[in-house]
Amino acid sequence: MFKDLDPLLHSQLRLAVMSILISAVEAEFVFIREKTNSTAGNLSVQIEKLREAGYISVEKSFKGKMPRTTCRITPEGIAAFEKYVEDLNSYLQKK
Amino acid sequence: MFKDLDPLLHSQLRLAVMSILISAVEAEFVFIREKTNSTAGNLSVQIEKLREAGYISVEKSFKGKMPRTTCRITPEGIAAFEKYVEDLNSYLQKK
DNA sequence: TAAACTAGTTTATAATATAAACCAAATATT
DNA sequence: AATATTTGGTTTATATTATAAACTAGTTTA
Repeated sequence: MFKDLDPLLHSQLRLAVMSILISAVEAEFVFIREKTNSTAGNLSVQIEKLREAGYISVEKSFKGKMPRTTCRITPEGIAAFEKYVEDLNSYLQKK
Repeated sequence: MFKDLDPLLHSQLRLAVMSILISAVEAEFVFIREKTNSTAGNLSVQIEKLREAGYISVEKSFKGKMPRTTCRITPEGIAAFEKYVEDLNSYLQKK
């Protein structure tokens, strides 16, 4: 009846990150922080969790002299997100 | 962009409880425990949280000699659930 | 009458989310 | 040119949350 929800995605901030990345080719750390209105510390931790899980890839480079962290969703990330959305539907049947 | 999700509903077990109650007039503790496949302890705690928040009402009675706990969703519970589902949609836009 | 079961609650622990504190380098200020 | 501030993060400490284990109170069964 109720599908188990991927605990990695059932988190407001991580879900927001995935939501951004699923509709963008890539996104920078600062952009994601602004869009999600999160603190850098929290975002850093959650991005690392998504990366560890293989849901996103993270690339570090420089924009001029300033550091830049770029995130991309992986095929596994896309699959996990789509499964999460589907599983969620088992909970959302309206009256 | 991303709406804040009601933390009381953004929990797998509590969301499942609300999902059951939104489509039933009432439901007994044991029924909910079976449907959600949860332990009694966990369910007891989560039901109390929903009750405290005013999202459900809880009535204790007897079925013969055995105790029975019956739950119902309240109008505030219905409103909160519907808002949660709507807010969730800000995260679920597909590619 | 003792063992096992029912229907829960309370409490201890594990997991999680979050922000505060920190770091290194770049840029702006006096 | 020194120093203050800002940028772009990471690490770590704390608060919150979820969850199951342990317990309670009573009932049914052997």
